[in-house]
Amino acid sequence: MDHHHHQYVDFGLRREDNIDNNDRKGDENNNNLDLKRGSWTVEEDFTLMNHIALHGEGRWNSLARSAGLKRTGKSCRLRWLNYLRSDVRRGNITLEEQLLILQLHSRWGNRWSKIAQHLPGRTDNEIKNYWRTRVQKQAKQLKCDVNSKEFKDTLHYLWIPRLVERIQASSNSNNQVNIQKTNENIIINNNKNNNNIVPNMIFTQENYSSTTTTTSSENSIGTQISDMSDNCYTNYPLNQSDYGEILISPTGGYFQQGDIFNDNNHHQNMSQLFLDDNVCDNLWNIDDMLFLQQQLN
DNA sequence: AACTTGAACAACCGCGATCAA
DNA sequence: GTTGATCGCGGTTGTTCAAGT
Repeated sequence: MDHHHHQYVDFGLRREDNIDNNDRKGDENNNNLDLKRGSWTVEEDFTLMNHIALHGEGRWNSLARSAGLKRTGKSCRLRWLNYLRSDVRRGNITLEEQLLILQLHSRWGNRWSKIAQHLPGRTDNEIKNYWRTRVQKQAKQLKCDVNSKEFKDTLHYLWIPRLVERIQASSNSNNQVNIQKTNENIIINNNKNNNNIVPNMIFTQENYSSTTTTTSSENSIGTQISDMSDNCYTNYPLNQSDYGEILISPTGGYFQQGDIFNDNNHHQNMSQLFLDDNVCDNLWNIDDMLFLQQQLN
């Protein structure tokens, strides 16, 4: 992104000079008296937006100074990128977005910024928060580590298929999503007329194995996504009819690598989890729990 | 009606990478 | 090549607000 070589007024403020001379990271250091921290006020937001409208973004330290904001450049940058920018999309994370986050995270790990690039309007911070507050919470309730195979299996074999199913269900009820099923994949097309700006998704059978065998071929998904512009591949199966079978007896087909139900403790944990009302949030609704209960019994 | 508690979101911080003089 | 400034990422902490006690 090009930096704007605009003129800016030097107010002659001394505060950064001191720190900068003494400490290379001075501009990041905010223990100076003049600097404001914490939540941004409406006035500050206005000041920042107006200044950027007039002069562009970038060079945040001098921008902060010339705008008259008693904030670090870093703070201004963050406020702009994560909140004030017009194309920032906030609010409920849709099912499709949840699915994408889970998929991409399973492939890339905590590469929040990279993941965010594939969720238009979402910031890395928001995705990170989602992961911590929702996904990690689930792991906690399952009493297992988010990074454990146990939990990853839960994501892959229960959570994600259920998300897919809910997306399908919502498509049936309100026609917002059009799902085509073929032998090899499921294609979800979002209706562009609504507000849903989540990219389309194509689930292919072929790439499934490549993800579960860990190490990311970053290329494959990365280029696929960019090449397809509006589409992206994920690596998840497929035919809805498989899900039931998988959930009951996940030993065949795509799931050679893991069987979460082999572990009795885990089975119990899962059963308890889905009977627990607390788990009934955005991720799991009542129907989900009934469904999963059936599979578990 | 005061408190805790916790979920959700916002902001901060350190540090390595990159830029530019 | 060196050095200071800036950017961007990911981990972490802080803030807010609503629900529970």
